[in-house]
Amino acid sequence: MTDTTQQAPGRARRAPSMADVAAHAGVSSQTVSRVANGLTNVDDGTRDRVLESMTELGYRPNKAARALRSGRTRSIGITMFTLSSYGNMRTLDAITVQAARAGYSVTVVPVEYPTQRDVAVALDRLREQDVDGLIIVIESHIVDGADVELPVGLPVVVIDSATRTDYPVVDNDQAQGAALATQHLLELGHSGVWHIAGPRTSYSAARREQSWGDTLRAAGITPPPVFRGDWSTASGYEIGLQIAERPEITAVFASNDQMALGLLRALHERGRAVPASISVVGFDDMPESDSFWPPLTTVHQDFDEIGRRAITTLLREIEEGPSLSTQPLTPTRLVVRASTAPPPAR
Amino acid sequence: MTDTTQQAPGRARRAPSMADVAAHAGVSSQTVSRVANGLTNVDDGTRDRVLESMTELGYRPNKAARALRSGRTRSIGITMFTLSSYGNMRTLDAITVQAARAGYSVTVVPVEYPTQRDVAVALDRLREQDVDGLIIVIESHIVDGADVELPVGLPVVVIDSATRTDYPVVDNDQAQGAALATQHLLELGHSGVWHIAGPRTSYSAARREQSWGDTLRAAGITPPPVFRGDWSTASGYEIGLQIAERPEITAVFASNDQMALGLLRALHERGRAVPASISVVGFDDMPESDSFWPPLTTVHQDFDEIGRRAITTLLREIEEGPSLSTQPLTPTRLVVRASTAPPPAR
DNA sequence: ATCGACGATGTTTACGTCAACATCTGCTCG
DNA sequence: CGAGCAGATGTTGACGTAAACATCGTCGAT
Repeated sequence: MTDTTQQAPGRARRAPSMADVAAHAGVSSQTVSRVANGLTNVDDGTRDRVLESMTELGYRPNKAARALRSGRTRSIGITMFTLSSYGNMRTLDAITVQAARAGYSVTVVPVEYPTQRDVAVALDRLREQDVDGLIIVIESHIVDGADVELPVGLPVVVIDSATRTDYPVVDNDQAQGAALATQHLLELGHSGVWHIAGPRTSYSAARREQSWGDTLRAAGITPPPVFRGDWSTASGYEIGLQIAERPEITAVFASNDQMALGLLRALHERGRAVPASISVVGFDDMPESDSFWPPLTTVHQDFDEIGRRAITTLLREIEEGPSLSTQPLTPTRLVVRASTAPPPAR
Repeated sequence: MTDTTQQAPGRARRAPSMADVAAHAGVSSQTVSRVANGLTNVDDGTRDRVLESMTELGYRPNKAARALRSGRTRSIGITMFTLSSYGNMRTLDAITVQAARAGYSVTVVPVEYPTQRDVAVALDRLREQDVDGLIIVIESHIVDGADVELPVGLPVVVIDSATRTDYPVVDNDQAQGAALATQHLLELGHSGVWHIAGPRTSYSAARREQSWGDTLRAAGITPPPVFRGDWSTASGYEIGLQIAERPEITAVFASNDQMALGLLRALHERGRAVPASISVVGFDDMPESDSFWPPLTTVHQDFDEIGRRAITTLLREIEEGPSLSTQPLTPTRLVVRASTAPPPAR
C-alpha cells in the first residue's frame, strides 16, 4: 500500500519524478539528482535513503527532461540501406551491442531506396531525434550529393564509404581482401582470375574490383573484362551460366558469397566440377559459406570489429570533440576451404 | 549576416528554438508553435512569414522538449536477441521501414544473452527511453520469468512468443507451415518423416515440432525421435552425419534453412543423393535457399507482413488505447524446389 | 577560541514546447 | 451605433532535470 498516485482509467499512471522521490526521502530534488548521477558529494546515509525511495517508487530518470536540460541524449543514430545484407546486419548488430555497453541507445532509420532524396529525408529525421552522433552506412557518392545536407556540428562516423575526408571512416580493408583472394588463386597456378563484381553504386565493390585488377597486373597479367552482378545469388547464377560455357575460365573471384553461391549452382547444373575444373573464391564469409557445396573459400570480414571501432570513434568524438585521427582499415583474412584447387591439367 | 548566435570553439552552435524563429519573424513563440503544429487559426500572411523564418534559420523542432511537454515521443522500442538470424533481421527491417512511414523512429536494444537478467536490463533501458510502445521479439518463457518486469501501461506487441495472453501477438503460422512441409513429404510417398528441431528455448521451434508430430499421427504414423539442433549450419551438419548412415531415413524436415544446408553438406559428403536417396525440406526460405545444391524445398515466411502488422497493431494501441483483438497468424506457404522427390524404389 | 575552508544540502532558474487562458482587433447584427 | 462574438495573437506556467548559486554546519589551523 505504498502507492498513493492515482491511476487514470485506461492510462498509464504518471511516472514518478525526482520531486516525488525527494518528497518520499525527505530531501531536495537536487540531492536526488546528485544521487541519480552518481556524484560523490552526498552523505552515505542520505544516498541510501534516496536509493531506497527510488526503488520503492520505481523511479526512472526521464530521458526527455534530461536531454532538454543537458542537450545530450545519450543516443546515437544510424542510417543504412536495407538491413537485409549480411554485412549491414552484422555491423548493426555489433553497433547496438557496443553502444548498449557504453550506455547509449541506437535509433535506426532505414533508407528505403538509394536516392539522394531518401537519404536526405533519413538524415533529417535523425537530426530531429536529437541524437548525439551519427553513423552513416551509405555509399559516399550518394551522401556527397547536392541534395544531402549533412548535419552541422554533429559527430559523424562513416562506414562503407570513402571520398569525404572530413569524417572518420571505419571499414574493412576491401583492397587487401581482394588481393588476398586473387593472390591465392594465382599461387595455386591459375593463369588468369576472372571477377564477378558488385554493382557500380557500391564503393566496396569498386575497391575490390580495383584491387583484383591491380593484383593481376602486378603479376604481369592483363585483367579480363569483369562480369557485373548486383550482390544477389540470382545475378551470380546468371553470370555462372555464361562462365560455365567457357572452359578457359578456371578461377573466379566473386565480390560476395551470395554471388559465389549462385555461381556454384550454375556450375553444378552445367557439370563444371568445383574445384577440379574451376576454382571459386567469395567475399564476406557468411556463416553459411562453410556448408556450401563445396565449402567456399572466401575472405573473412570482421564486422564485429567494425561495429566496435565505429562506436569507439564516435564516442570519442562526442565526448572529446572532433579529432582528425585517421582510422586504419580493419584487415580481412582468407579462409581457405574446398572450392579452390590448382587448375586442371590440360 | 543573419547569424548572430555565437559559435563556441569546436562545438555545434545552439540549434534555433521557437523563440529564435519568433523573434526573427516578429511574432510570439506560441504562434510559431501553432504554425509548426499545423493549426489553422493563424493568418496566412503570418504563417508565411513564420515558415520563411524557419527555413532561413534552419529551425527543427526539439524533440526532447516536445516529449517532455506532451509525454509522447513518437518513437518505439524494439528488443530482440542477436540480430544475426535471418528472421529477426528481416522483421527488424520491415519494422523500421513501416515505422518510418508512420512517422515513428525505432530504437533497438539488443539482448546479448537469452537470460532473464539481460532481458530485464534491456526492457529497463527501453523504458528510460520514453518510447511510446514496445515490440518484443523474445521467447515468451524468458519474458514471463519472475525477474522480468514488463512496463506497466505501455503498449506492447509480442513477436515469436506466445503464452502471455495480455499482449497482442503477431507471428507466422508455424504450425501450418510445419504441417505443409510434413504433408508434402508424405504425399510424395515417404512412409516416415524425420525432424531436425530447433533449440528447446525457442517457441517457434516447439510449435513446428509439435505440428510435425501431429501431422504424422494424423496420417497414422508414429513420429520418430527428433534430432535437436541449435539453428546453426554446424548443428545441421553434425546431425546430418548421423542421418547419412541410416538408409531407412528418406525424408527430413529441418526446422530452418540453415540446418537444412548443413544437412545437405553432410549428405553430399557421405554420398547420399538428394533427392534421389533422401528428401529435405527447410523452413524460412532465405534468399540463398534457391541456390543451395540442390535448390531447397522450404516453407516461406512473410517477414515483411509480420513487421507491417506489428507496427499497425502497436500504433493502434498507442493511439486508441489497449485493444484485445486477437491477431490471426500470418500464413506461410510451401516453396517446392529440387530437394524433394518420391522415396527411392527399394 | 576564532576564522576560514570545505562538504552536504537546499533554492532558483533555464532548457524548448505547448496547453490554457488573456487580450486585442474587426465585424455582424439588432 | 454599440454589444457581442469570432478569430488572431500574446502571456503565463508547467513538464523533469541539472547547473549555478546560496546556505548551513563542522572541523582544523592558528
